[in-house]
Amino acid sequence: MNLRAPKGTRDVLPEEAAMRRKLESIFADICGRYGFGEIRTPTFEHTEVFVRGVGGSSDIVRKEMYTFLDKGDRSITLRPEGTAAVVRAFVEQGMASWPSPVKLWYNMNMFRYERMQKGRYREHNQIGCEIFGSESPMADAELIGLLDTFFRELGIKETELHINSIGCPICRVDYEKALRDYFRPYLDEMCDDCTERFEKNPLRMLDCKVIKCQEIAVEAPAPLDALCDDCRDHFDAVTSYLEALDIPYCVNLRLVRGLDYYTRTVFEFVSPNVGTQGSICGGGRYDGLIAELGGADIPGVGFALGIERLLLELEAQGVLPDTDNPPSLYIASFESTAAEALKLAQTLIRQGFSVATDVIGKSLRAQMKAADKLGVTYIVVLGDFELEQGIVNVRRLSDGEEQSCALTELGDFLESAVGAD
RNA sequence: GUGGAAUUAGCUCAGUUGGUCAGAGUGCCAGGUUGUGGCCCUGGAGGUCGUGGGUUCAAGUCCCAUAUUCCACCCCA
Repeated sequence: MNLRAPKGTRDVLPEEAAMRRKLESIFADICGRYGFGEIRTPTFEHTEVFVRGVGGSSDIVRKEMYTFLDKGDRSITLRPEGTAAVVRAFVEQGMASWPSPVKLWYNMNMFRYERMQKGRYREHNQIGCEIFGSESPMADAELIGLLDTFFRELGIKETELHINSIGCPICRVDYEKALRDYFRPYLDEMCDDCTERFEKNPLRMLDCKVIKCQEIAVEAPAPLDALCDDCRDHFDAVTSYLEALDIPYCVNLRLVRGLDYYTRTVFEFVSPNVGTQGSICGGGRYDGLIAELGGADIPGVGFALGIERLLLELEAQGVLPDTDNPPSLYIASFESTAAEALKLAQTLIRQGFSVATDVIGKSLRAQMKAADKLGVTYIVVLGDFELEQGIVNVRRLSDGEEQSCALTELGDFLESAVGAD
C-alpha cells in the first residue's frame, strides 16, 4: 500500500503555512501599491497554450509537462509556468482594450515533471508579475524595483541581481550565425550537449558547465556586442534606470534562460542558499509572446519567483518572517463549568479575540500545561466559585502575574492588552 | 534522462564481524498537586527496521529489484 504523497509533492504544515501566508500577504500588498491587479488562471490549459507560449525547444515543453487526454479527448496540461497562461487570458479577455499598461500579479501552483532536488519540486508555487503594453525599459526597471522592494521588506540581503540582454529576433539571428561561425571549428572538442545546442540554440553553448567548453566559449562573440542599436539602447536604458533606483546589478553575459519567449532583457536573482538551482526569481521581456498566442503585437515583461526557494533563502539568511501572535486567552474549566467555558470562549471569539478551551476533558493541571504549550498570553480558571462571583483571576503566563477581572469585562481587558503590546 | 548516497519510533539518530538489536534522546499521553503552567521525578503508548523477493539453521545487518528523498549533471522557480 503506497499512501504517501506523490513524488515531488509535499504537505505544508501549519508552521510553514503561516510563514507562507505572511510572505504572500506582503507580496500582495506591495503589488497593490505598485498598481498591479491579481489574476488567477485555471490550473490546467489546453496543451497548445504552453507548446506555443513557452516554446517547443524549451526543456519544459520537451520533457517536463504533465499532459493528459481528458474524457473529451482534449489534450490538457497542468500549467508548468504562469506567463503563457496569463497571456492566454490577456488575449481571451480582450485586455488589449484596457487602459495601457495592464499590470497583473499572480500566486499560483505550477507543475513540472522533473527529478527531485532541494528547492525543486514537481508541484511548486510561484508568485509573479506581468506588465503588458509597454516596450519601454521603464517597465523592466519598475518590475525589478518591485522585487527589490519585496526583498527589502523581507530583510533579504545577500541575493544578487544578474541581468543581460539576448536581443530581439532580428539581431539574434545574426548573433546565432556569428556564434555558429565561431564554434564550428571547435565542435569536435566540445561535449555532446553542446553539439546539440549548436543546432537548436547556440546561445546555450555560452553557459555550458564542461570545463573544456567553457575555455572555448571564453573567446566567443559576446551577446551585448551583437545587439542591434535599438536593443543596445534598450539595455543601456534598463541599467541606467536601475542605477537611478539605486539597485545594484551584475551584467552576466552568460545569462540566457531556457524559455523560448524571452527577448531583450533577461534577469535572475541568484543565491548560493537554494541548492545548485541558485535562482530564486527569474524574468525578462517577451515582446513577441502575445502575438504568438493570437493577440495583437503588444510587448510584455514579467518575472516569476519561487515561494519554496524564497523560503529556503529566508531560512538561510535567518530572516524567516515572524508569524502574528495576538494576545490570546486560555479558559480552563471543570466538568461542572465546561458549558460556561465554551460559551465564554465563543463570546470572546466572536468579539475578535483568540481564545482556547479544553475539548478533551483534561484535568486542570493538564489544561494548564496545554495552555503553556499553546503559548497563550493569559489564562483564567473558570470554576463554580468564579461563576458565582462573576470575577476571574487573569494570569499572565510570561511572569505569572495575576489580576482579577469581572467576567463581563474580559473583552475590554484583552482589548487593552493588545494595545499594551 | 545520466551518475552517486541515504531510508530504523511523530522528529533527530545509535545498532560493532549476520545469532536477546528492536534501542537512545526528543516529542506525545498520564500520574506526582481530585483548583493552577514552565523545572524536576515516575509510568505509558508508538516501529512487521521504506517495500518486495532471495541467500542462510538464523537478516535491521549480505544479494537483487523497486519506491522515496538527498547530492552531482541537465534545466528551471
